[in-house]
Amino acid sequence: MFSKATEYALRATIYIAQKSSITHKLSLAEIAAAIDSPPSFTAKILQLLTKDNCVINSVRGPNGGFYITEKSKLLPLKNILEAVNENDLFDKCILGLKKCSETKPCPLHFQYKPIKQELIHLFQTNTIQEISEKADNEYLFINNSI
Amino acid sequence: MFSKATEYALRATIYIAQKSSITHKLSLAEIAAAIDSPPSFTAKILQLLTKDNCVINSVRGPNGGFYITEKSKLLPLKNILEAVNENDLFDKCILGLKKCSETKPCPLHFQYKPIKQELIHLFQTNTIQEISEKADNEYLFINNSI
DNA sequence: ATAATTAAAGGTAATTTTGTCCTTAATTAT
DNA sequence: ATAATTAAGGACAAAATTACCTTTAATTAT
Ligand code: FES
Ligand code: FES
Repeated sequence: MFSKATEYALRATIYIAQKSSITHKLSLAEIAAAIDSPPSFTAKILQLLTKDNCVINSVRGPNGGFYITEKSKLLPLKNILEAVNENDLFDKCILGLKKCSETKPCPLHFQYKPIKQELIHLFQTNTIQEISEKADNEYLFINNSI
Repeated sequence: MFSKATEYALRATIYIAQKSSITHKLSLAEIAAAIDSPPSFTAKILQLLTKDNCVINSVRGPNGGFYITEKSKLLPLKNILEAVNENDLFDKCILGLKKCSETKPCPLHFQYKPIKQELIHLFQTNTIQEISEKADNEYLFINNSI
């Protein structure tokens, strides 16, 4: 479904939303450990999420790290996909045609369309905050711990 | 969603089901041209589909090529995914956890589950024949022609 | 039998994705 | 000021995917 980069981006953002605040920033090492991702690769992805502070924020130096603002927590998950450039999933044809279109549909288009709509809905309506709180309250998992 | 290999496999099989018969086999060149795919790569994928004649059949030599039996046309699209080893999509966690599980669900599991079920249903209930006839009758597209 | 045709099979190459490492810049604590 | 800490940024490396090419095997037509 998603690339590794996107999976790490989603898990990392959920973790940051669970654990960070402006006064308690999280280090790359902590985040990567918490979500079972390769630290160096995760660093690249966090950079994308930090770009223009569009999803998360960061500060360098001692006691620095990554955090998310209350305002950013209200963003839908879709913004995470946009930040890692995987937003186009929802425009793609399931059979790989260059354009998914109503006027030149593939043989699965009209059956796939409602499913795609539900996927879009899932990522557009759920905010980072909602999902991270749910994960917190219901003990849901964002790593492969035993 | 799918890999290129899977996209080509689906489009190729639909085309073969539309145009071939035991008396009229299709060459690799014709198939690749018809579905806008790289011929050499497509050859590898057709080999997978031909393995054990599980989805399509082939014969070498003059007037040889690829075709599909009436019996194989009754197989669901899911068999194509299995042939190219992309069947595991439907077991995967949307956040990339090693296992998608009810007992250790990720924060999106219960919202993603019904969508995944619809995807599975789509590929399990539609047969190759149904989709290829639909494509034929309704002039649906399996290439990027203008 | 021979030549022509076509897929099978294997190796190789290009590209993309994933992952690592090292240096630099920013910030903080001393 | 200096040293320590942490992310940013760039170069590099490994792995997977995608794509190509050449040889071989099978089949058919002559
Ligand atoms: S054209 Fe294939 S999914 Fe829309
Ligand atoms: S555990 Fe993530 S989708 Fe099921």
